[in-house]
Amino acid sequence: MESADLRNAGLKVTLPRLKILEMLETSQERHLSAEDIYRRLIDLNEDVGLATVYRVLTQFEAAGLVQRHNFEGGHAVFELDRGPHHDHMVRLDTGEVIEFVSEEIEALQNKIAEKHGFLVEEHSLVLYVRPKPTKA
Amino acid sequence: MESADLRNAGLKVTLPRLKILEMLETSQERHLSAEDIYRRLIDLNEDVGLATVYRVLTQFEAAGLVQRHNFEGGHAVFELDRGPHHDHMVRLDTGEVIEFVSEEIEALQNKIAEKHGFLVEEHSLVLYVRPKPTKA
DNA sequence: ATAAGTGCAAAGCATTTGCAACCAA
DNA sequence: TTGGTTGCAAATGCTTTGCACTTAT
Repeated sequence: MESADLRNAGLKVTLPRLKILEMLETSQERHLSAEDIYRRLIDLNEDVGLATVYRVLTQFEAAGLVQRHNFEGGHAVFELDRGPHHDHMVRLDTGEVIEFVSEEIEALQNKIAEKHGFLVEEHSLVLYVRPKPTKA
Repeated sequence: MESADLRNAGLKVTLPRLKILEMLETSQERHLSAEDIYRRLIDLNEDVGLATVYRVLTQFEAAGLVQRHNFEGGHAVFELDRGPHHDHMVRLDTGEVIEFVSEEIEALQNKIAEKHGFLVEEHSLVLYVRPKPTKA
């Protein structure tokens, strides 16, 4: 029951918010743009405004419910913040987003920052990849 | 003599292009936005248009003369593509950009991509950092 | 000469904001 | 009731484009 998540975040439980949360939870693709979400809701005859989608996503981000990513290509994408941290690979041929985890990279990042006298507050790591050609 | 770089890139040697290249080469900060460059040239009484700065930077990027980075905060920044690859740390308190190199992270990225059947075409790694608090 | 390059103003796109109507608490 | 929420339209901010003029070759 996702109403609890909203209440926890100090947000009133409203139709648009529930629908957007549900969309993020049930969608096949885990990474959706505001426009993606808006279009899908419209297609489902849910009467929301694009501005509301943006506002709600921003609130969700502030509440820690979703993460915002700025991959190449102009628009931001959002994903539900389920559990453990991970980074992303973006297929240059299809646009598909693949998640991965690397403790080693994580550790190295912290080591490097510390060497410079800093602490990593957050980071963004995106690999833009192409399928490995099959041996001829 | 930077005219050669321009000619090499198949670009006519024009005043705006020379000025922009020079700006990137001589500026203290190595990471400048289009607006930054535009403002500085205007202050130097160089009569360029902002649109030209954008066009030139895009051409420079295509020619491999500069790299474009999309750090958080709306606008892109550009830096001269001098030699070896490096990644970036952005200070959250001052906005300062610090460069660093990590062969290990580089290697791990490739290893991970390969494990998934991909090759890394390019990547973006940005650490958002704060000064490490001094021991009390 | 002539194709590329320029400045300006207008257009474009993703995202944000003002505001009157609306609704959860 | 009443302060948070919404949808719409208008505004924003960065970047791109159309076009007539200029310039490098």
